[in-house]
Amino acid sequence: MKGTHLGEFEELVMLAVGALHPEAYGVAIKEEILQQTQRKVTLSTIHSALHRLKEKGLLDSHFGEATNVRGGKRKKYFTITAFGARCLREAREIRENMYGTIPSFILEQA
Amino acid sequence: MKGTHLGEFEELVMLAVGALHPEAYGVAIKEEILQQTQRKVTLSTIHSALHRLKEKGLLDSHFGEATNVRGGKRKKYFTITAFGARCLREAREIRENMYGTIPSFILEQA
DNA sequence: ATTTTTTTCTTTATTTTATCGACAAATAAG
DNA sequence: CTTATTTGTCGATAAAATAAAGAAAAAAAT
Repeated sequence: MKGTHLGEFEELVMLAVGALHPEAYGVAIKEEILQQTQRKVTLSTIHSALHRLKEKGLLDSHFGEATNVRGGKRKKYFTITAFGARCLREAREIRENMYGTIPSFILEQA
Repeated sequence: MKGTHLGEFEELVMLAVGALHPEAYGVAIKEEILQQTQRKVTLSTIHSALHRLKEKGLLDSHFGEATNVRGGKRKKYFTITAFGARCLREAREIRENMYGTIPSFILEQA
């Protein structure tokens, strides 16, 4: 791990984790992303991103208790760390800043 | 056409191209990204992204005339296509939407 | 109690992005 | 004509994105 910049999909996962707080786990994140972006990604896609983000220190995780629904395996919940929040804010600000410098007639092409 | 979603760096390049319009070429884009993000990437990094973006139909390019400065090799200028603009707008909107659904105390962690 | 089904997480592999280093082309300066 | 300078292209490697298959756990069915 060298670059501290979030990938496109990584950011999406971070956002879903934030939106679902404090109940963010694999399946729920997948649904959230589907709802918000219409993208149907597989669970393993989500999980590998979650794993990377945790290694980078942007996310934290802890296991929950097993629920009593069929197949109620214990869930792994994820939360955004302080460092993760900082990274998100920064990425957003820099980008929004750049959006601001683009002449509007360019962005508003058909 | 497979993934129609911009990578993290690809979006940055798109933004730089938009900001520099209509004088966006390799070296200028590199400088712009450095200025805006403090990231020092190499020219070839920029160029390979530009190449991908053109293949995807998000950018267009044309060669300019040689200038009369030392080493004034002809520049390859890039512009955002209508499709590219649409992709940018969409990516931005979806993401900003998600930012909006995150409880503020999470994003505002130290 | 054993098997089946459901839900979830893990491991392995493949494709796409990100990134760099070295090289080639063009041209003004000397 | 030779050199310094600006810009682009090629080829290689690392990291991220994604899919496919596997393994674990727990309730339900048998």
